[in-house]
Amino acid sequence: MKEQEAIDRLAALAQPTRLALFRRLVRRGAEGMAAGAIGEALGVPAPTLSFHLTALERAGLVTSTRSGRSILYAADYRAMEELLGYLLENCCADGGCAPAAPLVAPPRAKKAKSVP
Amino acid sequence: MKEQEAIDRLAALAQPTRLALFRRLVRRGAEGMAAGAIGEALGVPAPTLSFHLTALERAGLVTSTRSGRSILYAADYRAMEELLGYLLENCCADGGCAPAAPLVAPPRAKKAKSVP
DNA sequence: TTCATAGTTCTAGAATACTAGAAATATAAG
DNA sequence: CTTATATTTCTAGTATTCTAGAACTATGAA
Repeated sequence: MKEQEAIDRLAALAQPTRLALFRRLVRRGAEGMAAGAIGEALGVPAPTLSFHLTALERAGLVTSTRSGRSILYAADYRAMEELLGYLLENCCADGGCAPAAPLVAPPRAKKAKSVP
Repeated sequence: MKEQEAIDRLAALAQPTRLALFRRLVRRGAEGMAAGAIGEALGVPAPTLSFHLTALERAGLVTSTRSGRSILYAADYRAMEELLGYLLENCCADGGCAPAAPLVAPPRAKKAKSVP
């Protein structure tokens, strides 16, 4: 992972609205959630919401897919893992702690349940 | 961990100079590194360096201890673990992935070698 | 079509953060 | 005490980000 990419992701998460958005999506799992539903749940006006969702997407932390009139957003776990790995790279190169390989298991899809 | 604390830490890391600083200290381990040495290694002017080290310390990501004329800075792994845990809290509450308890082992001190 | 719904883009004002020179402070050495 | 070194605080100019109203676009229903 390149430094700029890591900074983009950290900056994306370093903002109250976006952090809440992301965590909400993390909880939701692979199914994702419509923009409107997120905005309603968090009490964020539509333009502000769109601004932040776009930021998260540009940073690669969430993905979006249109479903009818709605747009479903979902957290991208892979991106998160990459970021965590980058942050702890060469951790204690002096010999302290182990590299702790795959920090987090990726979400196992629940029996390939298609989301229309 | 409180939301504001997480945001402070993410914001602290979401900046090129500070991210480089932190990663350098992560590599250094518990020994830490004098401010001047870091600044020289990264080519950052002293006032700028101080500004960023202070930001990292306020965020709880690094600790500082004076040693003679120098001030030694060191990464705080505990803080990092807390942050990672917060980011993935309730990961896939729908039932996907496991909580992945202690994401990273804390750095084992190398035989209690005191750093004056 | 025409209407309603779901989201996005445009916009500009308010707030916050970054940089680095100059000056100040603490420690140590002579 | 005087000087040198290590780092911090003060400062101001520049740049970036956040917010939300108004206007716009896309999809689906009647």
